[in-house]
Amino acid sequence: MSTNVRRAPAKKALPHPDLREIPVYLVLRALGEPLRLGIVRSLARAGRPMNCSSFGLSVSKSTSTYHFRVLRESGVISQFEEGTSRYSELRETELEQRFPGLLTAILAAEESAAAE
Amino acid sequence: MSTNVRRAPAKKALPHPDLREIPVYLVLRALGEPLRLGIVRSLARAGRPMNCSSFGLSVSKSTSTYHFRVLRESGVISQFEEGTSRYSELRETELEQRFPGLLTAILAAEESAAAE
DNA sequence: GCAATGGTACGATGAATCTCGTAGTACGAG
DNA sequence: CTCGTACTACGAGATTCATCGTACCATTGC
Repeated sequence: MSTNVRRAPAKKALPHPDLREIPVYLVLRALGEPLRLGIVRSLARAGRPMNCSSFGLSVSKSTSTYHFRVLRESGVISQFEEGTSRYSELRETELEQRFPGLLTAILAAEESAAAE
Repeated sequence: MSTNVRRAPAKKALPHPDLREIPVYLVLRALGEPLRLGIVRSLARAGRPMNCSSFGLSVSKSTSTYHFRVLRESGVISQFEEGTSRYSELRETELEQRFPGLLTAILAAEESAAAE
C-alpha cells in the first residue's frame, strides 16, 4: 500500500464452466451440503469477492479447497487469484439468468431455517 | 369399480417428517439427483397423486423404492397406500410455505434445461 | 385357497463423496 | 535468498449413496 498508483491486478483466471451446460441438479447437489451452503450464504451476504481464508471454516485447508472446487465446477462461484490468495465470488447474475429465482429462494429459505 | 357407493378409502398413511424440521440443504440434496428430480417433475406436471409404477423408471423396483423413500424422508413428497399400490404426491403447498419460491424455481429451471 | 400384482425390507456391492495429511507451488516481506 | 503465507494437487481412508437381487408382505381376482 505504499503507493496508490495503478498496479497490475494479477488476477489470474481459473477454468469455469459455462452455466448453460450445467443441469440444475448439479447446482442443487452442490448446495445440498451444509458447509457449501454456508459458503454461498456468506458470499451472498458480503456481496463481493471474499478471500478463502476469511470464512472461518472449521475444516482443514485441503477440505475447504475441495468444497470451493465443487462450487466452482458446478458454476455457483467464480474464483480468481490475486497475489498470494484466491478470491471467490458468487456468480449471482449468471445464476439468476440461467435459473431465475433459484438462488433467491434458497438464500431466503436458509435464513428462516437458521433457528434449527 | 362395480359400484359408485362410497367405499372405505383404505388410505394408510406413512410416517412423514414435519417440514419445519427439514433444513433446506436436505431438500436440495434430495433434488440433486436426476432420477428423483424427474419424479418430482412428473408429479408437478400431473398435479395429483401418482401410482409409483406409472413413472416408467428404468431402474429396478428396489431402486425406485429407495428413491421414493429419500424424497419422502426429505419432505418433498407424501405417500399413502390404497389397495395394492402406493401413491405419491408432491407436498407442494407445504413446500411453498416452508421454502417460498424454491420448488417453482427448480421446476422452471428443469424445463429450460430440457435441451441438454 | 391360490396365484398374480405392486410394493417393501434387508443385505451386498461398487461408485461417489468427504475428510485429512503431506508435499509442493507462487507470491510478498525482510 | 530465505522465510512465512495462502493456497493447490495428490493419495488414502472412512463414510455415504445408488443399484440390484432375493425374500417377503398385503391386496385383488379367480
